[in-house]
Amino acid sequence: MKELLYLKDEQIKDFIQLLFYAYRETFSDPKEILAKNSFGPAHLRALNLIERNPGTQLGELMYQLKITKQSLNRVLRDLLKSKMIKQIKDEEDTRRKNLFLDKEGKIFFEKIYETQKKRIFNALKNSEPDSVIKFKEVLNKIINGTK
Amino acid sequence: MKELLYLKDEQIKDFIQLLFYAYRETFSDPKEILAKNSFGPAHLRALNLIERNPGTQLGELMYQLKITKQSLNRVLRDLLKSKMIKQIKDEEDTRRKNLFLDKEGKIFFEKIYETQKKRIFNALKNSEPDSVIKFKEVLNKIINGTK
DNA sequence: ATTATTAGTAAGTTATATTGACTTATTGTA
DNA sequence: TACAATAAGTCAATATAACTTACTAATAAT
Repeated sequence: MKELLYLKDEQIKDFIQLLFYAYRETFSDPKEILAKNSFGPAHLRALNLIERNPGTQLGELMYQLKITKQSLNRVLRDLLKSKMIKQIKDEEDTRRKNLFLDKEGKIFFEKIYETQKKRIFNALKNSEPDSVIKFKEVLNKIINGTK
Repeated sequence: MKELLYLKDEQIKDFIQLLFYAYRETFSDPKEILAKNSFGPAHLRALNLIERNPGTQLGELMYQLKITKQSLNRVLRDLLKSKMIKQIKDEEDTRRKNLFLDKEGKIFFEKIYETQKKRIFNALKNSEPDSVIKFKEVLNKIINGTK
């Protein structure tokens, strides 16, 4: 293993802490808006994923969120009841139900997103395009655990 | 506001998702080791902070973790009972109790850290020093919410 | 026709957090 | 010195979000 002197344990331990804070702050921003509808962080995580992947299905959400069907069901039931999301049967396999943001859900999500956007946008706006690309690369490498 | 064409909503929404995954994966790595001692993610967060800030106090942990004293107390009680951490009265203000990893705690933390280190190290090792520095800068900006 | 898959539900449990109301010890101050 | 403020700790009740186990129903694939 190469000696990467700038990559000491202290540095890496710092990154672990920074990741914790960055995640927590970003996902705390929409707390008040969510609370008005009696939603919590679990609802936010589901909404985020459905917005990013329109037409996704229950099984896919389970996999992405790493939670069980029973746990996810509570959240989806809440979101369906308040018309934030809608289910549309898949045409090719009618067992599957594709999930989309409903009209009201799109408006609601934009409100949520505005609070999160500020934080990320302000962090990135003074960075060069190159830094943003590299930041994304590193995040992806952390997630995928490339050896 | 300048038109930063590379900083579109789609890009920012991606970052929000990436932050979620990066945090979750990094903090999932030590799950099995923690479970052996009946510890959960809350214990890990406390251990991480105490290791990074030896001598920190209850009030400081409450502030950093954004949880209540009652909630933190359960976690600290568990960690004290199993000799992972120790409390030493502050000499200047004996109301305060400084928190440190105990001998066993240091060994335990190293085991935990090894699992987290792999992920971060592998993500950073192929990056240039400059990228690592910029990555850290962006994370700090996200946390501190610089306008 | 049988098996596998996808979605959904129910009951009971656990972990983590909350609020509110206290106690105890110590420090700082009027 | 008496009093208020601070730091730590506890007890009780509650809420949220997750879990396991065990089912049902509809549809698809073999």
